[in-house]
Amino acid sequence: MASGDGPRLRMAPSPTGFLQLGNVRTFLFDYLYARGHDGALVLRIEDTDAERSTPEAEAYLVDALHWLGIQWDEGPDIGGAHGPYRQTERTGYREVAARLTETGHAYECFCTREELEQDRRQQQERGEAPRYSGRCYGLSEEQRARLRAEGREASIRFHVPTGRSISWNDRVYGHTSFEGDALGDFVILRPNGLPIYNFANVVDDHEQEITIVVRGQQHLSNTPLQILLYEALDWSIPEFAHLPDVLDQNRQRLAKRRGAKGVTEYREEGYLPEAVVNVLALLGWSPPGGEEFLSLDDLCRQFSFDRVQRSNAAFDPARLDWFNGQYIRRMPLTDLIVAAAPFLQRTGLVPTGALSEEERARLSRILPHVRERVRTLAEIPSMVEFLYRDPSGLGVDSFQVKDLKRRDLAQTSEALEAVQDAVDRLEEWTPEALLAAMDGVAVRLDWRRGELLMAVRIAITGKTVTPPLIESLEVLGRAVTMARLERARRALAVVGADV
RNA sequence: GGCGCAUUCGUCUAGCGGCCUAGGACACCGCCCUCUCAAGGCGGAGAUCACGGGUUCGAAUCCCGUAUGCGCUACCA
Repeated sequence: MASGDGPRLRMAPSPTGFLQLGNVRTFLFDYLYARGHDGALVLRIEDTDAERSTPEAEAYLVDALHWLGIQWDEGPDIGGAHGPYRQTERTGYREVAARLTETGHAYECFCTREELEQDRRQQQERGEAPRYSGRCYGLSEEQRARLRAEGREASIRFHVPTGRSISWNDRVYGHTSFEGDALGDFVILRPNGLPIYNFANVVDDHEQEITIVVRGQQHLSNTPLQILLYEALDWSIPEFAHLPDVLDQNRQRLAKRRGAKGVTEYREEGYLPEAVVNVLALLGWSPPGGEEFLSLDDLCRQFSFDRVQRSNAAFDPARLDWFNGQYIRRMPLTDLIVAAAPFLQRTGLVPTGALSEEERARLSRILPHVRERVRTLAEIPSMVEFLYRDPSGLGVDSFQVKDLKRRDLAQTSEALEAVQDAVDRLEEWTPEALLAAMDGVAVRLDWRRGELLMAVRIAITGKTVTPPLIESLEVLGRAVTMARLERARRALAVVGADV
């Protein structure tokens, strides 16, 4: 996608080892716009929080984003012409701040935290808006020297010009403006030389030639500060696209501490990236044509910021479930086999490593029946378990189910024996032959087909919910079927004895 | 407190002055199909478009106010 004069967007996560859906949506929109407009996408790691920033956390991010299908043109993992791609590796904030000081846009501030805190309290008591008093603005050279001599350290504070309003045309929210007077001078550089977020962000975005800044709406009120910085530095101002929040079902912002799941958890639980992407894209955005199923390519073609909703949206897990089921049903069988394999291996049904030809063949016969009945890949193992294991704990109680309430143990045992007989004589092991045999037994014993199949279902699988029984038997094979029928009959013969 | 943003069925949304007695999807309920469970088909319930004023022949759509929710108001990001 890389190109010369297209838009440049960036994803700027902090590597916390967790990636929640709200951030994913932001990055998705970044990706969609860049892709759809022949632009470039940059991954920039905001790793200033050294505590939580680890190489593992960064690898996690890269992995999670790739899983979703989001690719970028420049980043810490692949390099690029606008590095560095980790905030901690960038130097030069100090120089930029010095430039602002020289041009009179910023000044040294010697106030201590205690002083600032006290100012704030007093302002609040007086019912005023808490903002910097301006105490250090306009300090003379001598005053500064004296404060330094006292051992005080200076942070650099940006001076907000009075009496003007700052406005911009937000790609999502439209014309937006703030009164500068309400802002108050803000710190851009700590005494230790490390930049404050708003400042670092402006420098980074400028250095990386970002042309559209996409971020959460909590940054709406940071925007005027940043615009002021761009202006003072005489840098071109990027466009801004602010996104509404993604809420949980309690209408709270998605947060890990409130139990929100990270993307990789969805992967673990058997959700497909296509479904996650589809659902997230539809959360706060809708296509002009109203389609509901959209691939990443479709989304790239159709996405635009002017169709992004301006109000917050609650993420509905049930909707993801539905979409995921749809995608499981639509994906090519060979892909489904590959996607299901890790789940089958994790539950010990299938050996790890590459699937054998035999395994592949077996799955391609049963999965068409299973895919109609699951919503996540994680539900597949229990649906096919009968192919790999004899039912455990089969006993008389196993047959005490609603669908067999008209039948006692003797009848059930008799029916199973009849089925055993009929099925044993089958020349061909086909669905047609199996069904005919079952129906023959049912008629002879005066059982309804449903009743008989339920008895056999329990005998063979130990469960009351399975893929269609006839097809299941077909895949299971004659030998195992016969063995399990015999086994079930013995379990019924000896009262109270479990197999 | 100040500033900013938002407000259509439980949820996600369509709607950009008349086509709206507000459409779709998920969830929910019922029926059909059916060897279980699903899937699928059909149908139902569900929003006086937050509220109050305007503007207009006509407003969910434009304007003002109120309420509610959310965000920011840090030497956090």
